[in-house]
Amino acid sequence: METAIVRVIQRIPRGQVATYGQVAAAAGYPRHHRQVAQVLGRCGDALPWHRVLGSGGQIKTRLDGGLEQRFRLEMEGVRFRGSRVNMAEHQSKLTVRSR
DNA sequence: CTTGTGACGCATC
DNA sequence: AGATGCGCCACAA
Repeated sequence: METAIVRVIQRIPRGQVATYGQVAAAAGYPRHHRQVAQVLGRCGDALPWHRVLGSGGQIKTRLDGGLEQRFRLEMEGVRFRGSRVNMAEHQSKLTVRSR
């Protein structure tokens, strides 16, 4: 399961973002948004963690890289609207494909 | 089995 | 916008 979630995150195209709920659903586990958070915390260092946002496109990462995530996204072309991301523009529609 | 934890989500205050 | 409470699910101890 952790693997499935990881794969989904790795599938997020550059310049696009996905929410925890979407990642979990795309991985095949709706309502497991929290596991996504745990996974990121465990091996986020090996993933494009900056593509994962909270609901509405908010940066929930309030640890140490909160600002860094913002910079990274902007660097990829993601446009922000205040403290949020233009979901409608970069919302990556993940597909529930097992593999 | 029980408890605590986790980069959450939503409703409510 | 921020804090709080409840719900949700998996995993580690």
